[in-house]
This record gives sequence, C-alpha cells and structure tokens, in this order.
Amino acid sequence: MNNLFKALNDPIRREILKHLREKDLTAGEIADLFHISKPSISHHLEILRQADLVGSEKKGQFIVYSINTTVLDDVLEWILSLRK
Amino acid sequence: MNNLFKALNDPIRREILKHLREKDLTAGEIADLFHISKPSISHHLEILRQADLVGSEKKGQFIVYSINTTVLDDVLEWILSLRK
DNA sequence: TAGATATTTAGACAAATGTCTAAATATTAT
DNA sequence: ATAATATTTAGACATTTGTCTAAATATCTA
Repeated sequence: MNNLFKALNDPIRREILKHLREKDLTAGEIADLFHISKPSISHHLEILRQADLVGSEKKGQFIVYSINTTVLDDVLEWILSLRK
Repeated sequence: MNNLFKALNDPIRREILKHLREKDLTAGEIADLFHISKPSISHHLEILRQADLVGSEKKGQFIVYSINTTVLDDVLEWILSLRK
C-alpha cells in the first residue's frame, strides 16, 4: 500500500499511467511524451513497476510497458472503506 | 489532485483518517494515538487540511478535527478512469 | 565485427519531507 | 493576575525524492 500511494504521488507518473491506459508503449515512446531525460523516465517507470502498476516485456531492443489495473482495486477499496 | 495524493502518501496521515472516520478527535487525542511528537502530528494535520481531507473547528482551548470524505470522490473518479 | 539505437545503472546535487526541541499563542482555572 | 493546558509556529537536521550527465549493457544492422 505504501509503494502504491508513493507511485501515484507524482504528476508525471500519473500521466504515464493515463497514456498506458490507451495503449502499451516502449520506454522511448514514453520518454518522448515528457520534457525530462530518459534516465528520469526510466526511474519513474521503475517506481511504477515496484508498485506493480506497470509491467514490462522485452521486445528485441525495446522494452514495452503496459498498465496493470488490478492493483488499483486495493486503492479503490481503501478509499471506499474511508467513505462509508 | 497533487495535494490530495501527497496527503495520502504517508502511513501516519492515512491512519489519522481511519481514526477520524470513527469519530471526531482533538489534536491532542490524535497525537496520543501515535509515538511521534505533537508538533509532528500538527504538521501532518496541516497537510491533510491543505488537501481538504480534514476540517477543524476550535472548541475552547481544543481544536476538533473531522474527516471530509467528499474530496475522496475525486481520487475515486481518477482511479476509475484509469481502470476502464 | 563495428557502429547505431534503446534502455538502464551509477553517481552527483538541489529541493522536498518528516522529525525533533524550544518558543509562541490562546484558552481555562485558581 | 498566574499558572496550567492545548496547540501551533519556528528553526534545525537527516532522509528521501526527482532531476541531470556520463557510462554501461543489450540488441539490431551494415
């Protein structure tokens, strides 16, 4: 739960998730969407991966990232448990 | 949205919200639930307040804090928009 | 085998964060 | 008025975070 909230606590990482919702993207494609260096994006992707919010698969020299929405159920449940 | 995720990104603040869900509490009562100093708790409460996750009302020399769950709808919606 | 491309790792650095103690402010009670 | 209680503000400090450049690793292509 800690890793999850931590991963969501950054506008760039949240933006990355929004993009991955539309379609899978390579690390490079993701980097091109932002005005920060590739290593910085790589770091953000690692944090998303640690939270299990994204998965990655090597495709030749590329690495394709995809979103994993099942983890979001935990956040959802946590929030709902507060509201009621 | 930034303040919201920031506020939720701390186990103590999340714990405070859980307690406030049960009943309103004074700053002192909240502090007694944790093993950190009162100024630290005061700081956490300020961050929750900035996110509008809690409200406070002065009752004599006490300050009573209460949870505000309506803001959570925004988080909820954000997460749901990712899943679908 | 070289050279080009894609991505990550390593290391540095400034800014943000969470904690503390000491002091300030406000209210209540003697 | 004075003292006690409740809380916040101020300032210091160590840790974490987000960014960068340079270098390392892996894959593809000529």
